[in-house]
Amino acid sequence: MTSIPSHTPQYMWIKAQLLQRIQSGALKKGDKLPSERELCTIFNTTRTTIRESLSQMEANGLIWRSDRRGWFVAPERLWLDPTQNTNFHQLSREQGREPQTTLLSGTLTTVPVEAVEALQLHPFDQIYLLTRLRSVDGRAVCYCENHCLPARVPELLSHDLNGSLTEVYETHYKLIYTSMHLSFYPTAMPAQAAQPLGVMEGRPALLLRRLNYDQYGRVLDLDIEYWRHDSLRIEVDTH
Amino acid sequence: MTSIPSHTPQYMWIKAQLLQRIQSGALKKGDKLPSERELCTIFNTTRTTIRESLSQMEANGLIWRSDRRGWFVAPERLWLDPTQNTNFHQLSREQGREPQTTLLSGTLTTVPVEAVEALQLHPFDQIYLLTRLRSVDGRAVCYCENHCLPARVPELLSHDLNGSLTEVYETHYKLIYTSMHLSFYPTAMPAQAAQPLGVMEGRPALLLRRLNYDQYGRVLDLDIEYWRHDSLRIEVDTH
DNA sequence: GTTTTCCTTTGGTATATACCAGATTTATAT
DNA sequence: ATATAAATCTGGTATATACCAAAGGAAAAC
Repeated sequence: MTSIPSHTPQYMWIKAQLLQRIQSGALKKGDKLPSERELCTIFNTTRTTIRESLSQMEANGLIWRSDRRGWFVAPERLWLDPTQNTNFHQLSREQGREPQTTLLSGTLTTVPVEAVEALQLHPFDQIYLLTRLRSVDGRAVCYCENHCLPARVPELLSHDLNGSLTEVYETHYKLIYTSMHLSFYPTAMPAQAAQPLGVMEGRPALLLRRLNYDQYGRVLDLDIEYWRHDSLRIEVDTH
Repeated sequence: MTSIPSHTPQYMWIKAQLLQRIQSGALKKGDKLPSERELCTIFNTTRTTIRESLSQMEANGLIWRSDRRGWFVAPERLWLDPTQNTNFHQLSREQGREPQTTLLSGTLTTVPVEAVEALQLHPFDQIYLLTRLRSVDGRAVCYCENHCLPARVPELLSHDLNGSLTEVYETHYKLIYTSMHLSFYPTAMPAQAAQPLGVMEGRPALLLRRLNYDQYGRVLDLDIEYWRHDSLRIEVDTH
């Protein structure tokens, strides 16, 4: 099929074909696409070309890959209004999804360089560092690193950290998330987040960095979250 | 160099090498990278591998490509606080950048389907549709589609639309952007935006959709913006 | 029935090569 | 000097092929 250059690349045409299958409902959310090699024979081309189509649809957030398992039609994005103080669990349930948080690690360590300034600490101060994995409907969507101040939340590690941190803060320390500074932009998935999310290092990702303040206006913690780039949408209402 | 599988792919190593050149300042913002073919000989590999490294660094927002001209080190992101009512020109200048807006087209047309509901119109109502291109420091970063209501801004097209719409609204119609509903997420660059931005269709992009209200709480217009994914960062402060 | 082992499938990585089209530069003609 | 044409450089697209590693399922051993 090298005859007609046709000005629109082949991978575009293939992309359009796959898109139609999704939009028509022939392929539903969660469905597995044919394997790359099957698609090669279906569209009579090579994996390089097929993978170009798939990569672009992945960038679009339409499909996602599970390493060595295949390509799947992506579910709806979760949406977040950063000006509302809803936590992950509330938010998910309100949107009819089933949230889950699992603690990957919780340690007392020296504050990472990138967090020193935000937390107003000295270079070798200690913090609680929690790494947690968040899933919606069984699919891992977010890897979080919580940098918490021992001064605010002593003995933090003795509590159950598999749920909402907000609630732990409130019930055990009488501290309430009151305001925050949030930063949000697309970047590439770093190694530590890639592993637990089952995403390849270097693929598109969303970085959400949140510096939280308590009801007294003091810095409470720094939350660095890496989201699957196809799983989150920011919605802000300034009414 | 196929000897040691080493568990970390070759493109990662190349990526790290290039990254070092950027971080050390050997390659400065705006600089052109060696051509893909040159990189092939430098790192003794093929274009497929080199392009994998480059694509990932592009996803990272570290470098960008100018079609058939080469790869360049990316400038700083512009940042935007959607809760502040600063327009593009203010915002850019405050951040020490030189903004520019050029009108690509301005017409009175039937409202696009995706805008009907938001603008509370009927399927065949007319709107002013402006398409504009925004640049910072000479680099196109954003393609906007403004869907404006003739009821609010009659004879809109008779004004100069190469600057700030905010100002046109204010000076000619006494209308002020007061609140908005904003939606923000990564997606792929659509054809109409790809062309003027000089980005390839299907590459990662940021979609920013903004429904604006005037001082009377009425819908004013719908703004759909496609940003280069490496050029914008959202910052929200809830203090 | 349960565990272990092996095979198959799947995506991940990589080489080698080729041609195209737009952008840029150089050479040429005016 | 300027305009025009040609050569060259660059990324964009595509084919063909190969091997690897992890995931999943099937077969074998217990």
